[in-house]
Amino acid sequence: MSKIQQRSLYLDVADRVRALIEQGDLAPGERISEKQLCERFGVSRTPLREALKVLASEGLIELLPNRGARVVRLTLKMVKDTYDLMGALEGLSGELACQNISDEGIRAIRVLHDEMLRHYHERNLPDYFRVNQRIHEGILAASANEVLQETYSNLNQRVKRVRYSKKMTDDFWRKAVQDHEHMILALEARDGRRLGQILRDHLCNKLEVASLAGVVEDESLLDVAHS
Amino acid sequence: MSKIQQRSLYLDVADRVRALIEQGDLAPGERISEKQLCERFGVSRTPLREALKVLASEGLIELLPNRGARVVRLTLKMVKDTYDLMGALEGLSGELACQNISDEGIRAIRVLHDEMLRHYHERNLPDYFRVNQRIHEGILAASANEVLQETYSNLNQRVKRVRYSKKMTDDFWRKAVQDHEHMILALEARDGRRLGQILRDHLCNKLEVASLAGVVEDESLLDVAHS
DNA sequence: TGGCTGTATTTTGAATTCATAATACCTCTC
DNA sequence: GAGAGGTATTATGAATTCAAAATACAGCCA
Repeated sequence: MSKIQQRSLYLDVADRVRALIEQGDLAPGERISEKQLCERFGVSRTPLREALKVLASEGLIELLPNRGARVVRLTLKMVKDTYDLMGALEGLSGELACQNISDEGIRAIRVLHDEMLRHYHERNLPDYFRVNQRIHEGILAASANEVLQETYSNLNQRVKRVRYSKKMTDDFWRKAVQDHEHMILALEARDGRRLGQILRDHLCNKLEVASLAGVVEDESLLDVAHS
Repeated sequence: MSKIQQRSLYLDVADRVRALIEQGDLAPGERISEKQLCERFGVSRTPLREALKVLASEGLIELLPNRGARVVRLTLKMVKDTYDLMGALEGLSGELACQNISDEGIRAIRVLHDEMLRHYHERNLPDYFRVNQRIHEGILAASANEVLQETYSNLNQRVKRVRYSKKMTDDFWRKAVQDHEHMILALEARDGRRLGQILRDHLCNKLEVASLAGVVEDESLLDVAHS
């Protein structure tokens, strides 16, 4: 028995373009040729163009009337602004999680937390990042607010390609872990206000922004952008 | 000399459909016929369908594969979740506004605040609402965070058609004004943390949700929704 | 009469075609 | 040889066409 419900073509195309952007196969500022992508995906221009419209409304690309599309170049300010926003959303997710999460849910987060600590003590950065991310995702899921999750996911998508720059000073790392210690305690106490506060201020965001100074070239994107 | 740069057709169509939804000309749950809208707008299906894709990604309509589109029916939970989110965003806007707003900006908000107070004392609800909204917009603008503004605007668009239900008990109203008194003081003191906290908890949100019990029919939308 | 099956119609999904704006290139002039 | 102007080419915007799925409807049978 095969799958009955077929996803629309434009959704698949949108996913594939998103992946290309995320992986850097389509560089920031790069002009997107419709024909080229059509041939690459083996679809006609109609679904491709529909996909581009969606991606534009998601903020991943920008459409220039009569001149096609190009991948959005992230400015440092855009990334900073987006992180501020994501911080606020994480804060909310913490508050809501404390209201809605089950006791088992808390225990599951605690398990992840302890695992993360082990990776920290072993100075295993990749695994630390991975588990760290799962903790934040877990809290987000526990918020039981789908609009929040969807919004967060969209914002995250926008900055994914510059995230996880892997630079982490000992000092920052120590403070991040300390934040997490306070977080798990607040969660276990179901102190939403406190967890929210911690998450909003969680220096991951600020840290990442700081470390981006080298990754994103501030306003240098304007050299291509004067449309 | 006429306008040179012409907006894309699909953008105009999207705006017009948004307006139809907001005004209630397209009812929640109502099936959207492509042909009908094409004739109404005098465009072909291509730009209309592109517009529908965008509106779907904005959360205003939903696309059912091979069965067209329909206006999203808001559940009470969706509205509640959205308001929670908007509260968090307003909180952030307050924090940022305190960092970025100019002294003139603060004075401008103070003027609006005093005007709002007058409307309150005269029990002029429509003008109160109007000025109230301008205050919140002013703070949002002062945040100088475009991603935030854009995100807020999208969420607001989703719930616009059920907002401003005009029901306001004296008690709620008094508390709302009281919140605003604290807000303007926090702003003038540039106390971002406090202003953020007030805005997050500002009972407008909770109030509106409460008053919605009659406007949005809780889960009754499911009668159409089992796709 | 009520329900089911098969056909006709309508509607959506996607490709193609046509029109127009932008770009590239070539020539002509200075 | 450099730059301006004009034509050819290419790419995009939008309409149309074709294909496939869903819906409506009619006839059939119990």
